[in-house]
Amino acid sequence: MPASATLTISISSHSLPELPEVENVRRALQPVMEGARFEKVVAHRPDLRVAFPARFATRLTGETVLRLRRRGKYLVADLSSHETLLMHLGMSGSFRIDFTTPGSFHYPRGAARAHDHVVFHMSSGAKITFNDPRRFGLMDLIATEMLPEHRVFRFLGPEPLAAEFDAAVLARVARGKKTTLKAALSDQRVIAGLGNIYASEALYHARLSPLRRASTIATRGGTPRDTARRLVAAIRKVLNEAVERGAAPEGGGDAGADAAHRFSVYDREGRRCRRRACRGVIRRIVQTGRSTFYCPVCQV
DNA sequence: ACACGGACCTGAAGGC
DNA sequence: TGCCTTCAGGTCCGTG
Repeated sequence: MPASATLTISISSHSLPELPEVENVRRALQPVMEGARFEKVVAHRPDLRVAFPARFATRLTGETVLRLRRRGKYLVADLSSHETLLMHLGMSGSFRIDFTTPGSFHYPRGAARAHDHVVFHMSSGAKITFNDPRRFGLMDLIATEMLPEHRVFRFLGPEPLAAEFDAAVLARVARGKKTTLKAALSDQRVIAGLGNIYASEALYHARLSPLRRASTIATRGGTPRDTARRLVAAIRKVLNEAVERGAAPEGGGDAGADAAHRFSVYDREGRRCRRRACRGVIRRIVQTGRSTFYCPVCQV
């Protein structure tokens, strides 16, 4: 194919970017970023939620991505310069990858679109474009060794898909919390990566009411309660299934399958609870300014 | 770091 | 048809 031919792949989820969506973005970017060098960086609009750091493009150019990781909802690219590129998708962030033939002297073309804020031209031949209409996203550069102390990571809760995350860990972070279970689950300081959607979903699968005080799942006499175990299993289940669903090849023409089909409770107000023999109807309430969906019959 | 509510931002959706 | 309002939510920040 001609050197200017390009193939565009959009990496955007149909739901908001919580842990599973960010993980799938990471998996898509990993092959074209890891081991590749930034040949050219263009920041069209550096006023995202947090303004870009000084000399952003210059500091990136020429550096190699050693590793592309994820922590909570953050993408973390460790660079050969001992700096780390931190990326957050906010609510509406997405990436596009334009490929061209390896060794081409031309950058992939791929037309610019509204709300394209950052473009990475990688030595892998990929042109990676960050698009974010709402501009709640973030890009930052931090000295790698300072990362754990960075304001973003310093108080970030445990990784829910890590092996170490168990009922004891959950009980510990929930201990003494006077707030509701729903508010606690979507608090990044309690657990990293759960957002409004998967917090509702996890509580449904754990059969726990979003209105419960968070501290009620904590330990009693040093033994994690059954509720903590159930909640850990439910969190793992909803996150893992969403990661797998997102990794599945799209197509079939139903890419826009609505939330009512993908979720158990989220955006299903007024519809029947899916649990067998449960006659409940999904209810929507507002907690800390955000929608919560739950079954008032089987979540107690 | 104790908890909550408002602000930020834009596109989609609903009302009249 | 078209204009206007409302809603969505991740995170930060100010306030109680």
